[in-house]
Amino acid sequence: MTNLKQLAQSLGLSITTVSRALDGYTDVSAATRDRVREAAEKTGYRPNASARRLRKQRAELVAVTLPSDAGHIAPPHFLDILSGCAEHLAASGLNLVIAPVPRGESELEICRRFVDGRRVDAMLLVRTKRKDERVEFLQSRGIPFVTNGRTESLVPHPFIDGDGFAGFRAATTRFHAAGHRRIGLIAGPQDYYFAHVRRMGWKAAMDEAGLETDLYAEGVPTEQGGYLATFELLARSARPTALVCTTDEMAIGALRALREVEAGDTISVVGHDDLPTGAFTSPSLSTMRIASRNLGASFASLLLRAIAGEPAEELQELHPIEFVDRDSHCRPLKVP
Amino acid sequence: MTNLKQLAQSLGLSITTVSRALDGYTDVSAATRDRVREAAEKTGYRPNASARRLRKQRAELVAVTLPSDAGHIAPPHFLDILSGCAEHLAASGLNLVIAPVPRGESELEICRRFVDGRRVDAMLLVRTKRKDERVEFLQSRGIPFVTNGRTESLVPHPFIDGDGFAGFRAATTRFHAAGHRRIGLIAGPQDYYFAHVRRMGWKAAMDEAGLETDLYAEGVPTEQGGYLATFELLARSARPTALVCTTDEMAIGALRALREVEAGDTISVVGHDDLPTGAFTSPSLSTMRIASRNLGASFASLLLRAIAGEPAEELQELHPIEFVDRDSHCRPLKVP
DNA sequence: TTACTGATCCAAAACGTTTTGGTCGTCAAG
DNA sequence: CTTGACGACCAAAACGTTTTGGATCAGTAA
Repeated sequence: MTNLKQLAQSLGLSITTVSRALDGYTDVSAATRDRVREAAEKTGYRPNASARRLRKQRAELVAVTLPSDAGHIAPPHFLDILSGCAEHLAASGLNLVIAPVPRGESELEICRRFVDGRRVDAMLLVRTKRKDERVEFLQSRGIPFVTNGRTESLVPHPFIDGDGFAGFRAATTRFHAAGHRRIGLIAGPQDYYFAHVRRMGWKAAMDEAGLETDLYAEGVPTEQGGYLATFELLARSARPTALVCTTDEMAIGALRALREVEAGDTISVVGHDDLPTGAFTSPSLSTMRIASRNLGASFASLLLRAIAGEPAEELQELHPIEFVDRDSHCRPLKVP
Repeated sequence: MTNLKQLAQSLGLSITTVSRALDGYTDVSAATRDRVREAAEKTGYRPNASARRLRKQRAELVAVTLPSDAGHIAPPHFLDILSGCAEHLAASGLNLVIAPVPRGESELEICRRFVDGRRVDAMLLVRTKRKDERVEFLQSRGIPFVTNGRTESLVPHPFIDGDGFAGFRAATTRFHAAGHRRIGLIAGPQDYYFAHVRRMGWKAAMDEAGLETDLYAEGVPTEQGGYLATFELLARSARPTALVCTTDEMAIGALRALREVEAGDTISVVGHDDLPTGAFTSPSLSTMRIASRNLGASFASLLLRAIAGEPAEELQELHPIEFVDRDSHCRPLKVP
């Protein structure tokens, strides 16, 4: 309602002085500063955001593009991450806008709209692909951005990722140590970096153990995808005795499939993500997760540092993966 | 990069004409219009969002406040709704910003920050309480808003809600018709409108059937809350034979609890929300849901109409609830 | 010729900040 | 008394649009 002009007029001061008083500059006397601040408080003055943004040439906004292709829009815990990120950005005066991709449009067009209209100061990209055109575009434009997940881009960019390779290798090795020899992988689409790198982790462990890597099935990263992929593996002549699943959702689909076949309850399962629901499935789902609390805050921090101009090399976080052991990973290994 | 001034200069036209040509006014000739548009296309001109917002006195933004109190931040399918909403808002040039509530701050302060800084044209409120201070504030300020869920506010406001009363009454009546006499309610916190109204639906059906309404337990609306509340009911002298649960997450917690007690598998369960995971639990979860596809688009539409100034009375949508029958609602009713 | 119309175009104002580049005293040092 | 420094304040520019209120000119009617 009130603007700087009115506030200044009511105080008998210039706009300049009022503005600088509120911003705490030293060239206004303590007395006037307090008087101005009190008046601002009383009238509930808030600077007009659009005006400040125009003047300061900053949008005070960060956009996150939401994929809407396969299955659910994003893992269920994703909103929590976004929320944490938005909360920390807000502390620096930035707001987070969500940018879903309308059908018929590409994620690239969205990026372009936000970047070229100078609507954002930075972008957050999720569900990166191994070769990601959004990354290339933003790099060419020189817009700060952070990705959730790595890419195979030759020029480095800021990212946060879990060490899926190490996680899946360890999970597979663990199954091997427990006596399993036929360890299957329920994989996600291989053009996604996370799905690919987790597969590579599984493959490395299998190679090291001298085991065949033929127990492999791919599906969309949803319950349904895991369900179907599991049936695919169960149809093989030599069934798996353990399943490593790329996501918890796929693992929940796998558990469902295993309940529907004979002796399915003898097959071990492990997922990835630690969805809250996993603790309440039957059997409760053993899984793994990024060993980092408040990932959202990390994203916010990296975004702010990227905006501040820190080089990409210093803005890369690869977090270790930790196991969450429940029941599904150690089901009775029946010897035939 | 390019702005109107540069574009105008390169064309030998005034800023005014270029601006009006791009906006399709009739007072620029077709020839210049095309010439301008072509040049704009070629240089990739996009109007500076901040400048337009300042001039037009519209923020071109809508904020949604994200609660972060009990359990998860919001139901897992919530991001899909937001995404749909954002997508349709974007078609009208509006972006959706998410506004989580930092600890130590109230949702009211968030609203105030966005509204008084003229950062948004409208707000979207979720998880309404029966008496909701955010609603009162926005009404007093005259800012357009839409709520997800009703309130007990005396002055009408735009909302979208499911008819939880009818849904829970029908679900309870259905259990009664199937022979159940001890039908329990796993309830959510009663200061939330949705939790309260669902309870009232259950109570109405119980009253109509002449049954006692003592099989009632309350908890936070999460798996854990449902899990604990179920044990509370199981400890009663007369156990329930059926459980109506306020949310699917609570129902999933209930199923888990039932698996852990003797004859727990004889107790029927129904939830609400139709979470994707419900189809993959054991037993698969019978539930109900708002019989409306693309709720997000409805929110967007109502927001736009609220901004356009339509009266609140015309912006209220109460959607019917439909059942999603799977396995958990018709478990063997063993007669003692 | 004069007055009016319609088709094009444009200069300048406005939106509400922040920042630049001052001014005007007062006071201490020279 | 002069000079310089400093404290306190302010006018005006700038950010990039959109919109207001014309201006200019050709053609047409009187």
